[in-house]
Amino acid sequence: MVKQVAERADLLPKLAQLFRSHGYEGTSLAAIAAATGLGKGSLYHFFPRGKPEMAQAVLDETAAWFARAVLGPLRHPGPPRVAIREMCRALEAHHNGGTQICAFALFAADETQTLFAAPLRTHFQQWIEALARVLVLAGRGAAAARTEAFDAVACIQGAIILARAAEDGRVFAGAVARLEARLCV
Amino acid sequence: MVKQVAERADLLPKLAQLFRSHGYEGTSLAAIAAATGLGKGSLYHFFPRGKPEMAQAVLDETAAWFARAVLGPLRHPGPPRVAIREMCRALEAHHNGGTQICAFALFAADETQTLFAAPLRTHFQQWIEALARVLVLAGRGAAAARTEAFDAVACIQGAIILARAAEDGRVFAGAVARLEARLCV
DNA sequence: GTCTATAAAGCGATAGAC
DNA sequence: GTCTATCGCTTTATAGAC
Repeated sequence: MVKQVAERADLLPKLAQLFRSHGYEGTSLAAIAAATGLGKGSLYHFFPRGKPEMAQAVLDETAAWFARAVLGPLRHPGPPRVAIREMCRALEAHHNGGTQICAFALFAADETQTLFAAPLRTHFQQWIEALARVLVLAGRGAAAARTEAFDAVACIQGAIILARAAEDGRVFAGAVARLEARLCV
Repeated sequence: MVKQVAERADLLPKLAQLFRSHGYEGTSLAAIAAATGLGKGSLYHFFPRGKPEMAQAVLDETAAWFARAVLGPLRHPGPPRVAIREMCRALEAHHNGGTQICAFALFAADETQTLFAAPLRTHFQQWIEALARVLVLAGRGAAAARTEAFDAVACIQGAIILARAAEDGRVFAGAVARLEARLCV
């Protein structure tokens, strides 16, 4: 067997894929070892506190990507429709055409929420607030912008659930397209 | 210790509560035994095929309740706004003010989906179709009714995720109220 | 119908060689 | 930095007494 030298950052995509597919409880260290090609000892070298630290690292990485790909455009001065379009394109990419939920939503869905309460709250709060600000720029009143932003984020999260239940990613694409049209009015 | 004589039906509420809180993988037989007060042997008496059968029974029970409380009103001839109101009240009750997701949505979110693909697909498909028919009665065109029904169900599912992430059930109540107003136009 | 005891496998985590 | 081996515990599931 070839001895591989890995970096912590290299492991994150595979960790994210596992946690997003099987959830926190459903992802075992054996599965992580198999997917990464590393032994458990190596995994504990990179993540001394074990599975909770691995999941936290996935959330951190996802949050960093999200700040770059979604929050950045939403906060950048410019036409609202451009910001909204960038958000929608980033979401389509991140959710693989509606087949894959994101770790934040999956962890929020069950009691895993209690383990990562603070980052979960922050993630969705920042998203809704940033989108609401864009909607204000697009002409909405403050209160209407807040509720419309909430409903938009909710609709995205729910569309992933529905696309997965239907085993048909096209319904997610349709939902994103309608959302983009609705927000850009 | 008192020897209790249980019925399978008595176990379902507690099973549902456990699966809805911890997910399929996160719910252990030990936790089920503790919550029901039964030994593992008794559990296998009621569910000879073990945990998968328990989860299936929860889905069956939930589907039966849903047919009664949501699909029934939606399919019953009568004013659309009444059907929609009954749906919304039933959802508020079932989701405990947005604090608890339903088993169908939770199982669809991760790879548990592969174990229960057929009932998950059927559940959301029936819901969307029944709601779309009501929206047609309320005056929408067929295509618009279909997409509006999809978005409504998605918004509900997503609102539960967001309410759990925010640890604030009021945002779910608000989402349901807006949904009801939107659908009743 | 319920229980206890237990099997066999898997779990997260650790130790220590290289 | 990676590995193998292993610990202690939990898991699902079964056996068999009552």
